[in-house]
Amino acid sequence: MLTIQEIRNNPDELIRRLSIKNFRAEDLVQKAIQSDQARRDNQTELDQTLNELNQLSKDIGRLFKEGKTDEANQAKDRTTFLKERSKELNQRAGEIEQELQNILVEIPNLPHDSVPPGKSESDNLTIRSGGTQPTLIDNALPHWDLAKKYDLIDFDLGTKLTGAGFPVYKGKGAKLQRALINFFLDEAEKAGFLEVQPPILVNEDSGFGTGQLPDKEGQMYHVGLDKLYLVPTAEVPVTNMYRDVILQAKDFPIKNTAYTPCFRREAGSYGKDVRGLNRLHQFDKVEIVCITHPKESYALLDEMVQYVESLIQQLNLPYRILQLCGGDLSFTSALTFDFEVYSAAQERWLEVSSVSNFESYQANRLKLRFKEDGEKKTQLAHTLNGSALALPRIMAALLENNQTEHGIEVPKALQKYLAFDFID
RNA sequence: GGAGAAAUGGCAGAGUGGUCGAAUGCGGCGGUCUUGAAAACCGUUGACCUUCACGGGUCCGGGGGUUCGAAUCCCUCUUUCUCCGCCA
Repeated sequence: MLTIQEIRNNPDELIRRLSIKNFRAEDLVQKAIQSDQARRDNQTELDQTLNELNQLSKDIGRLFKEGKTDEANQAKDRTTFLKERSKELNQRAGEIEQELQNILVEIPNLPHDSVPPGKSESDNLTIRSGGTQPTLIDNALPHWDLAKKYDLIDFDLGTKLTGAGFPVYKGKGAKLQRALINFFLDEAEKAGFLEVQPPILVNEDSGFGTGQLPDKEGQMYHVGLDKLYLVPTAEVPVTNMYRDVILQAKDFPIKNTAYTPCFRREAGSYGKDVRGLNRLHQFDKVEIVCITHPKESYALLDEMVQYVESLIQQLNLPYRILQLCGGDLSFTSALTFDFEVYSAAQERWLEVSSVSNFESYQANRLKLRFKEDGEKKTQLAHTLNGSALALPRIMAALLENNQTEHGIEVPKALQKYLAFDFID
């Protein structure tokens, strides 16, 4: 969330920038400022009351010691009143703070200056593209048919075990998954990311820290008995490692990578969007998560974009990189680049990665701060993350684009992870 | 799952009702000394809210209570450790 200082400092500019996201912030901003003023007035009075109370308590102790019982008892009467008052003020403080918090979490992050206006994904800017779209054989098959033909993925079996969107990978299909995970992790390590293996169930605090809670609760699987959530992305546990942490500027940049299965309820999805591997409830993903100095975060975003691009290039897939327009930008992001690969048999682009700079928006919720070397004051860090990469759609494109009359060719980059270079 | 013990600053560890935001040691930072370093010595060293500032307030695992006053007493939750049970 935004800090109240950001809102207070220049509300008109803030409202203007949020309009790029097609968000009308006037009312919320006004409410936030009012609420903040009330909070501070209340706090001032509370502090004064407590100050008098503390002073009085010390005096009482001293008076009793000196044997001045009457004076002490007199002072006690005053404390009764002050205690009552401080209790009221304290309760009010809690209420106002909650109220302010509720307002702040409803205000999205400010878009970066470069973000183009726009309503939907059709207004996204194509930054660049690469790779070549393959010329497919006659009677080329979509990946779900290929998966069946070569017995790589059994969607029906997954439905039997769990439900739709939980496929069973078999034989070379399973091995291909494993190869992709290893490939992505090894590449990340080469690029300077530290590999971590986080839990894939998280508590409420973590869900709140990265913003899945409270608003997107319905998108996560919930283990009610233990109040835990299955992670929708490794971003959640990995970013939350730094919740309530104060870093040193010299530690930057922090670059982590993690492989986890991801679980998403995907309520409301339907049709061709969910066919085959296009949208699953459980899928594998390698995520990259970075934390850095506000001055460095956009350079790091570029580095992350280049890194993700290099992965797709090595897999030899046709791709394009989009800069999201204001209307398509997520609630928490300041700037996002989406990566899409071309799935040749489906003849459609599939999103395989989304790389974002959240600036200090997440960090404020997380209380993720840092200190400049030698400085006392803490500041909010910048957080960034991206998929590198999500497996299912990569798999879909690989299967479709590399199909031949006799089977499916395995891209060179993956061959060292596999005992085969051809699927037939 | 059963029984017991514990949770204090970056770490270790005192503190059992007022003088405690908290002894002491280590670590960190600054200085003296030194050609330089080490040692020694001196000083300094948590976070948050509020204020232009002075200052004020909050925080001793979380929450609640007793009291004029709580790190200290009570309740509760969480976590950790030890023993037993179970177990990849």
